[in-house]
Amino acid sequence: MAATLHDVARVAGVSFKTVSNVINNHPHVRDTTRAKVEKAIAELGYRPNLTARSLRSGHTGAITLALPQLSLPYFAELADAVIEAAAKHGLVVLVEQTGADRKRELEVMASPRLKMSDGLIFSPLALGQEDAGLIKADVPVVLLGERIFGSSSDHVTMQNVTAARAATEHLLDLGKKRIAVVGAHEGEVIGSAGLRLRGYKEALEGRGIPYDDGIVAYVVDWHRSNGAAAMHDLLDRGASFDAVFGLNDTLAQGAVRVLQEAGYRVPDDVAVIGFDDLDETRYSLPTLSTVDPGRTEIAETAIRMLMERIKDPDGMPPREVETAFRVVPRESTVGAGARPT
Amino acid sequence: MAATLHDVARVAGVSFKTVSNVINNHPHVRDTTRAKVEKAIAELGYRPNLTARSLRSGHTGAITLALPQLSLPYFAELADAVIEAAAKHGLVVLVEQTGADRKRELEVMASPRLKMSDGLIFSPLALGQEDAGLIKADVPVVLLGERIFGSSSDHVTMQNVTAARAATEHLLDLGKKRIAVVGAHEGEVIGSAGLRLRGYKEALEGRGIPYDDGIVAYVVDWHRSNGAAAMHDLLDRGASFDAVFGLNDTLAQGAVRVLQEAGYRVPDDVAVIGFDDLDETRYSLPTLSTVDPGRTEIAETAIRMLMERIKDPDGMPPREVETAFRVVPRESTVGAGARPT
DNA sequence: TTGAGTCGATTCAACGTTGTAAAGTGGGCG
DNA sequence: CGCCCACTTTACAACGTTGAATCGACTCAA
Repeated sequence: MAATLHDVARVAGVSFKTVSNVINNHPHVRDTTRAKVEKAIAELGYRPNLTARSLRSGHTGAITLALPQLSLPYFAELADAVIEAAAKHGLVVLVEQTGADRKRELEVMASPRLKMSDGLIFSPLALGQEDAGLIKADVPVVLLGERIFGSSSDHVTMQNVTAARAATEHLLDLGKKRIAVVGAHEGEVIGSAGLRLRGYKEALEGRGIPYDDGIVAYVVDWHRSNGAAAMHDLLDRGASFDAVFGLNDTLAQGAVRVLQEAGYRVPDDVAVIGFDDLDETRYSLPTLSTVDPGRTEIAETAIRMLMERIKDPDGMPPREVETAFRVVPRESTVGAGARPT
Repeated sequence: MAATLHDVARVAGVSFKTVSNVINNHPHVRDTTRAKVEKAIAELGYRPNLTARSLRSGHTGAITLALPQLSLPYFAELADAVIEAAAKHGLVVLVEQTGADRKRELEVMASPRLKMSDGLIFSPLALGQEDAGLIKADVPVVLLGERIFGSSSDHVTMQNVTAARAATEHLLDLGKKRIAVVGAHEGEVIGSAGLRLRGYKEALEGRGIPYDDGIVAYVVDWHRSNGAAAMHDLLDRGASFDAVFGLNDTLAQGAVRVLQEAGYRVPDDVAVIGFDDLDETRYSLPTLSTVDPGRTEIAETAIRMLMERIKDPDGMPPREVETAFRVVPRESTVGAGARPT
């Protein structure tokens, strides 16, 4: 149906290669010829066939973004940032959901579909450090997140430890002494939970405050309901604390809800800070203090690294980039007088 | 670099077409030959080149999903549903963000990139009824949403009027008499705001309650901050009401926040219902009553219609489907005793 | 024994594009 | 006046795959 170079050529009365030259604005085309061809293109509504172009050129102009699930706000905002960053470079984004399922995460890298794109930005949630050797695909990969370090791929990650330390110090600076943690993962060392907990411990240590496992609540998943359950758990066992560090915003929001239900005022009785700077934290009641982990920078860095890798796959050893973070104080720690951020 | 049919053929000692036959499990291949070929495939780690296959076959196995922005929770959840529905049929999804910008919405349909996919699922937010004639692309289109009716494309939409009427009736059934509306759009007739407001009016009419524009708050955008501002506005002008219909969940959440700040108890003083059944409505304080507009059904129907259209573009006249909805009563209308839904 | 028919494998062309090489135009200069 | 070179256009091959057509060998029935 669609017009091809040949159709345009026939109408313009030139060879199809001349039409191709016009489209790729090849230098040596006479103006009159160019005009003729352009007229024919307009007349037929010709569109280049990108599939054919891809076959010929060996690249597609698309990248794949694999993440657990878009209905998790963190990943939705990450995808937003990645798509915008990609669009700036004329790249289009194919989104795959893994559902945080180990099998599907491995499939994403193995699937021939991946070759419909030039590279993969991969945010795993089921794979862990022991799988570092499995991070490999037919196309260049940029790894996101904090589950796997030292793979043979480029890697963009936030400064979990330092940022968590800063979040904790923010609470300490407000005079809080007993800071509960919501969302730790049993026995985890790396991974968001493990690293952020380490940052928390470092902050305490820096101020000479002993670590108390009695005010650390463990969860399995990082949904709001888990944050709520964890806070219920803390309250039920009579833990005493004057602040809460939610290891992500969703957990923190669940915790805030339970605190409010239980009659505590946030931040006067208990200050709460989260982590991720989700859009919605700006609108909750109270607005939630949090850490902006540099999402835009993560997306832009990942795209830039991926493009470099696509151009020159083995041009350099695997790189590891940490993005800048920023503590965002809002009402849940500094109260209603805070200037909105 | 990557192995091709020819490479496999050379290793297996057969013609490249035989390899192709094995891969497409063509009936007439001797078992011993098949085995030889499969061994060679495994040995070389051969992966079919999908780009070449697409060029030859004329279809790509991908579809495009164009929506305003993934950081808006409604669209993130819609994208999640569409990607899952597509995956069930082996389709992969390319996500384009339009930023609700008229120019970009038109570009999506005109872009040659669109041909990297077999069809488009399009959820416009800037285009309106007057643009119905512009809904046209090089590939089949399924339109989502309530901004444009009667275009020449298939269309999946929720039952805005009926569902909004049901939401309003839910409030009326609880004995509420003065139901404020948050999020109306000035002068809008179709579009989510216009249709839902119509449903609201129909519900009032059905019960013989006069419509009072004094308790209808108009907004420009549907963000949480607009819901908050609208509620401030209502309170400031001394409007009296015992319930609120937020025309979507985000607005409703903003309104709830302001009501709580102002000292009203939800639902005892003011009951609030939203619209969309966002995941997060299950976790807010109080949990938010809402309307589930049938998101999964929307996604699955859109995929099914698109696949039918791809197979047979002109096989039938444009279709219009409305999905089933469901009022979801939660704490913000029926109180804490409510069974969670 | 031969012709028809089936099975198994191969050859060839085509999808629509771009890179390479070559061919066809001029014009300027010796 | 002819030759060289720069400019412009063209012919051809190739990217990796699949469908159509073909071909050889073998089986089975007449």
